Amino acid sequence: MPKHEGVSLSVIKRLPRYYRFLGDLLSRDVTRISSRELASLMQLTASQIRQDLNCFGGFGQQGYGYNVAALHKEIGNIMGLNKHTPMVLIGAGNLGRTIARHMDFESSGFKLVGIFDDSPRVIGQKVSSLTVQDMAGLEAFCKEQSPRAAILCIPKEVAFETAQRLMKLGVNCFWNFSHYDLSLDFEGAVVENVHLGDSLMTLCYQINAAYPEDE
Amino acid sequence: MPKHEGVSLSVIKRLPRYYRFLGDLLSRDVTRISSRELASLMQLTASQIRQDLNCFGGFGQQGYGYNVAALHKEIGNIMGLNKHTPMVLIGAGNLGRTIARHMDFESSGFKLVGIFDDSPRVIGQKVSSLTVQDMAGLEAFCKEQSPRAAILCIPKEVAFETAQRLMKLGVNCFWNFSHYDLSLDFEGAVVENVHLGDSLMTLCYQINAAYPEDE
DNA sequence: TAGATTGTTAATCGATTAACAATC
DNA sequence: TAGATTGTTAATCGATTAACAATC
Repeated sequence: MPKHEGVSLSVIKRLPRYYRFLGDLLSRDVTRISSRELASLMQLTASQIRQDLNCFGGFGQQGYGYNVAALHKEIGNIMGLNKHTPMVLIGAGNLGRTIARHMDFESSGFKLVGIFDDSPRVIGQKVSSLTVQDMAGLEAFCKEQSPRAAILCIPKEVAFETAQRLMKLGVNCFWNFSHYDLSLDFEGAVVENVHLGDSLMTLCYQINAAYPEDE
Repeated sequence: MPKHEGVSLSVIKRLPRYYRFLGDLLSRDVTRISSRELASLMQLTASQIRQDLNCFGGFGQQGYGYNVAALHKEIGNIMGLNKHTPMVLIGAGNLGRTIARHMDFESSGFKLVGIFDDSPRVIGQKVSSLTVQDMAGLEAFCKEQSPRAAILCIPKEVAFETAQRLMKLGVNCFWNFSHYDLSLDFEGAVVENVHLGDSLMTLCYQINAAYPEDE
C-alpha cells in the first residue's frame, strides 16, 4: 500500500462517498469514468477528485480516465474495508439493538463479536445472532476475544467511565453514539462520534434560515 | 432576531456543540464563562469562539465574558429550537421506530405528528404514542396536518421517489437516513443527510491509519 | 499522430488564528 | 482607575480551484 500519512480529514471524510458512488456506477455496469463525469455526478469539481485520489496514488490513466471497478476496489482497500476488526456493542437499548441489526459490519471492515448491557431486561435477548451478555463478563470476554473496537450506545453520563474501562481492556477504537464528545478526553483513542441530536438541530437551523418568515 | 444570512456551514455545524457544552455548564451551575475557558473545554481557540458567536450578535461583555444561561438560550433561539415544526417519519422499520423513540424532537425544534410505512407487518403498530399509518393515506394526512419536514428511514432505492412525492405535498425539509445523497437532486429542499455507513467506514479508515501494522 | 484526460504545480479562496483597540 | 475580556480587523494557514505539461 502507498503512503496515506497526513491526509487531511476533509479528504478522508469524502472517501466513503466516493466509494458509494463508484459502487453505484459499478452496479450499473459503467466500466470507465473521467474525473469530469464523476464530478458532475457527485457535485464536486474534477480538480478536487483528482487531488483527492492522488493523495493515495495514481489510479487513473491519461486520456482514458478511471476504471470504475479498479478504483472502487482501491478505495475500499485504502479504507481497509476488507478487514474484520472484532467489535463489541456496549448498550443494547433501542438504539444499540437497531445499530447491531441495521449495519453491514462485514462490508465496512468490522465483525460484531459481542453485545453487552447491564440491564436484566435485555441480558439474554438475541440480537442478530448474538446474545446480549452481562457487562460483568466484559473483562473475561475481552481477554478471550480481544476486540479492538466498541460501539457505545449508552447514556452520556457513563460514556467516559465505560470508555476508560474498555481502554484498559485494549479496546481503544470507538464508534460513539452517546451524547458526549469522547474524543476530547482520550489521547491515543480513535473516535468517530455520531451525534444524532446535533444533526437534528442542524436541520432545525437550516429550516429557519431558509424560511424565516413563519415565526 | 439579528441577521444570520450567509453564515458559513462550518460555523452552523458547530452551533449544536456549543449548545450542548453550555447546557452542561448550566446544569453544573456555572454562571459565567470566558471565551478562553470555553475554548479549553471544547478544544477550540478563543478566537474561533468569539468569531463564531459574532456571526449572530455580540452576546458577551468586555471584561466579564459570557453569561452561560443567556448564551445557551440565545444559541437555542438562533437554531430555532423553541419552534415545533410538524414532522412525519417515513419508514417504520427497525431504524425508523428507534429514531422515533430515541430522539427528543420537542427540544430540537420539531414535533413528530405521523408515522408511515407500506408494510402490513408494521402498519397499525404503536410507536411512541403514534400509530403507524399506511403510506396510502399520506396525501390525506398532509392535506390536514401540513407537516413541513420528514424523516426518511427507507431503502435508498425509493428515497428519490418518496422525497418527490413529499415535495408535492409541501414537505421539503428532510432528515435523510437512507443510503442516498438526497441533496443532489432537490433544488429548494432543505436536507440533512445522516450516513451511518459512511461514518462506520471513516472509523475503519482511521483505525487502519493509526495501526497499519496489524494487516 | 491527435485527442483526451490525468497528475501536479500554481493561484485563489475561505476559514482559522493572532493581535489589539474598545469597553465593561 | 486598573484588569480583564470582548468585538473586530489583519495575518496566516489550509483547502479548493484553475491551469497546464506529461502521457496514454
